[in-house]
Amino acid sequence: MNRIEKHTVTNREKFINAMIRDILSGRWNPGDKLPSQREFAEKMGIGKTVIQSGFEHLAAMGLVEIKPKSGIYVADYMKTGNIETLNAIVQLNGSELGREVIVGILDLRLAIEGTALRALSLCRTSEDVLRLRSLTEDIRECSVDVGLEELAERFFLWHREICILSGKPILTLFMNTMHDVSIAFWVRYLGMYGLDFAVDRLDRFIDFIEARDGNGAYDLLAAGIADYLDRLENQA
Amino acid sequence: MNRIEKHTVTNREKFINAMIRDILSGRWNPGDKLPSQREFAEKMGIGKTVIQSGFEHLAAMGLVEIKPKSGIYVADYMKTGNIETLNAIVQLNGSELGREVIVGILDLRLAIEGTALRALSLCRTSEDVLRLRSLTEDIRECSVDVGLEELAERFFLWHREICILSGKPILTLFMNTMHDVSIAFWVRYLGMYGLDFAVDRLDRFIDFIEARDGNGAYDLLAAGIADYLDRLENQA
DNA sequence: TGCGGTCATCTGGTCCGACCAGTTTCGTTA
DNA sequence: TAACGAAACTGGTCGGACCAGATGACCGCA
Repeated sequence: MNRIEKHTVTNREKFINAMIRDILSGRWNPGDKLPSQREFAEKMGIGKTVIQSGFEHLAAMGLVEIKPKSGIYVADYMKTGNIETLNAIVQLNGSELGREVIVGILDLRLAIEGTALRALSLCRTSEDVLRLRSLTEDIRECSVDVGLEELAERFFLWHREICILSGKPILTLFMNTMHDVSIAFWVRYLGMYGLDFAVDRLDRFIDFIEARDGNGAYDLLAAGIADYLDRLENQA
Repeated sequence: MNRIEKHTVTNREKFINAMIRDILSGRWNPGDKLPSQREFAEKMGIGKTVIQSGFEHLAAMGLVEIKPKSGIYVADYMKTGNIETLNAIVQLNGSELGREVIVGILDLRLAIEGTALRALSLCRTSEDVLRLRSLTEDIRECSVDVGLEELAERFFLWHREICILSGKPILTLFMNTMHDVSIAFWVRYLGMYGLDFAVDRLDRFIDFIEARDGNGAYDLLAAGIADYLDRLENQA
């Protein structure tokens, strides 16, 4: 692991994590009015500012709705939530994601990365190809030294590079938005297929890009995702 | 407008907005080290906490990178930014979005909503259809009373309802993630095609869904997006 | 002259208690 | 009974105090 010796947990984090757990586990229901910031502060024996800051964070994750000067309510997060909500769910449930959630995520990934692959295949330069090959080599080399999380991060960066090189900066922004969720996915993927298989696939992507075969690259991605879902189906 | 009488602008917002402007306009460049929080605080004559809170927000938008105990640096936001970065850009540039940005956004929208349309066409109940017709009617009725922004919000909610009813909650989360960007899009769209055309299209979507014709609904969406991009091309 | 260690100074991070301005509630008054 | 208004809430803002890690200049030793 890379962040074992996590800095001492602050009161703010303690509060946030407790609230995430309580809300996602159903201790409170959407629409419920929460106790006031002052009550939370008193109960935890800390200042109100800390609670305020924590609620700001929870609101950004779409878990609560703050009505100024009135109160704070549990949000109907599956309706009003955003990608941060998904991150919170992924973080809490670890690898225990439902198939439905995974399908949704992969639909999006195919859309984002498929578009990038097609665009890059059209506009790629020889430098682009070299860059990707070099990244692939790095992954192969470092694979014995680093942990699973770090490897997942490398795979994420490899695929993000596709977006960056494709000349479609918006796709890169979306890719980054899905960072946390993607890491959870890659950890699972690497555990399921093994590193060698995964790295070989990267090479095949590069081959398609080098040959300017955008559809080939897209189909490879689509087939990979379909196979992944099949395995998930069968193992469950 | 819905929020004209905006609450008095706080120091925190003043600072954040000034920084967004300075960074996006290129006053600072990616990698530059910013003055310390204390310097900013002194210069503005306010407390350091406000600056700290503001920088936290800027970091969440992907505009700056905070290196604890060291300093705060301008991020290479087109590489490391996320959807919040895009929101900031949209907010600053208003309707002056580049074609490239719009294409990227619409690619994603087709992916998200196209998937939802197909799914809903398969699983729709008669209540779903009634619900959508009722929403459409609401838009038609309120169209004379409300401003353009409010109308754009209604169109957003209509399309979000597709995701909600489709039984794919992840799509809803993504849809919400794109809320701010979508509003900017709808304002533009309504100005370009007019309200009547836009509402009629909603009816056509419902017809396809009622007939359980997922591909038809998808094609309608794809054709609409393609036409929009054509117009954009020709007018520029 | 060059190297290594030490310590003051700088950074961001956390926290508190006071204050502000709307909202809500409830008792008083017409 | 209905309208009013004050008091008791609510979340939001703010400045100053303190913490711990990073930094870098400075001093002493080889």
